[in-house]
Amino acid sequence: MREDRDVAGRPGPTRTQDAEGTRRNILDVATEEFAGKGYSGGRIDEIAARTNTSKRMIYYYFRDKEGLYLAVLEEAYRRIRTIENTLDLEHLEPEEALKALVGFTFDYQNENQDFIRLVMVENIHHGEHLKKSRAIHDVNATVIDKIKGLYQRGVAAGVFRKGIDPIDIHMSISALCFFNVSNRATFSLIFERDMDSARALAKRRAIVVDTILRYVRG
Amino acid sequence: MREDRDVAGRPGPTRTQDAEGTRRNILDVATEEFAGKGYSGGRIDEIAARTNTSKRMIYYYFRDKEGLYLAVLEEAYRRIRTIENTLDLEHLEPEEALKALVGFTFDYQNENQDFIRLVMVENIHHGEHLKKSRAIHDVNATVIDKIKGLYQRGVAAGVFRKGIDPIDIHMSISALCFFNVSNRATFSLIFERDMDSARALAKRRAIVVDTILRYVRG
DNA sequence: TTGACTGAACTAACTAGTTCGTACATTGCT
DNA sequence: AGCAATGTACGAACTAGTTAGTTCAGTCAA
Repeated sequence: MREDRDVAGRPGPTRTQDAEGTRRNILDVATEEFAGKGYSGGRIDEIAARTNTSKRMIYYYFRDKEGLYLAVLEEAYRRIRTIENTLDLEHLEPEEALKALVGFTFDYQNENQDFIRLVMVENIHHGEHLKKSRAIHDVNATVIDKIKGLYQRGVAAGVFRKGIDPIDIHMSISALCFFNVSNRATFSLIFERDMDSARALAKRRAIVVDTILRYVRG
Repeated sequence: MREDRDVAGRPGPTRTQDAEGTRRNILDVATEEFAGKGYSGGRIDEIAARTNTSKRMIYYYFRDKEGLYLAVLEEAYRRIRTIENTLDLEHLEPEEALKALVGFTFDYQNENQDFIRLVMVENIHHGEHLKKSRAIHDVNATVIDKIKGLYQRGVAAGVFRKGIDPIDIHMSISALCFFNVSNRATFSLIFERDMDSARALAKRRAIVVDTILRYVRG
């Protein structure tokens, strides 16, 4: 039973009228479902069953399966952008800043496997849903600007070599971090390699950071 | 209409009795379908329609949807292993050999996007189908042995530094090459970047080779 | 004549999306 | 304040279309 009044005693959302909570609840369950089974494999009935609300509400708030999936995708991108924005790299020396950024990316992607899996799913579908999203280009600027800034400081300080495109740096960071999550199932199976343990992750993290640093150093 | 006789004029498989050809044909169409739409998104009826044969034959040869998918997956892995085996790196200097291997991997993965996409699909499904395959561990040995051999030669020659695990080298190569195909849709969309043109591919290929070389050099 | 191979039509289960009916809350009117 | 009208939030059962898998009566080559 939810409360009829919020802490401040305002009328607020009541038991049956908590629109935002219901939306959130559906979105959370749907994120798990689509990340776990893909878009085609994800089942609306399954999502509805694990929700506090009903199937009717899914269609009420999100129109159809695709609308729900797109909302899930946008929310996932929104979340990572928000967190990326809190990263303060300006006060660090270029090398340290880059290390921090790569390490953060590695950790974030490892801790948010649902996000990685949603991106995989979207790529399987050739990005056709993402194309319909207007809100997506905002994700762009942030990371690239951060890398660009720190790279230029590094070049000016003589620690990084010239002529590298910041987008290529970002692509390499993404690739190395992403793969560790996205291909864990098949890679660990074929090469009989532990990729889950804290030990294995720490080791791999160090290698990824090192790989990027060696690439940009002058 | 297929020919009743092969080029050599031997009785060979005839129009209606070409079991191996029929299997191949189904497998080829199914590879495209599953690579294009994923396992759940792939449709048996769709595959049947694009085949020279009928839906009945799919079940005749592959038992069920999962059997067909698994056959597709195993065939894809078999193909890459076969090609990798033809790579002759022993006669090259360690650095050149590694460059050749990375370049080959980049090119192969770019030219065989269906393979990449099947691996993505399998990872979305947590590798549950691959687990059922007995034939898979053979894929292992080849690549790792090649890298191990060339790496040790490089260390002995003093051009590569000590203490690197060959599997980590392979993982980094795979990650950098894989990402370029697997995430092309979303990445090029978000960062408005051309990743398809021959020019863009050549540039990226050089960066990937360079990244790996810089990582192992002493 | 035999047996590998084939196709059209069918079925049972599933799945996205809808219908209809209800409870509650808010706003505007008196 | 009290009442009516309107809009928001919700659930159970239903529908129409789809999809994996089957049946069965055959065809064709050897």
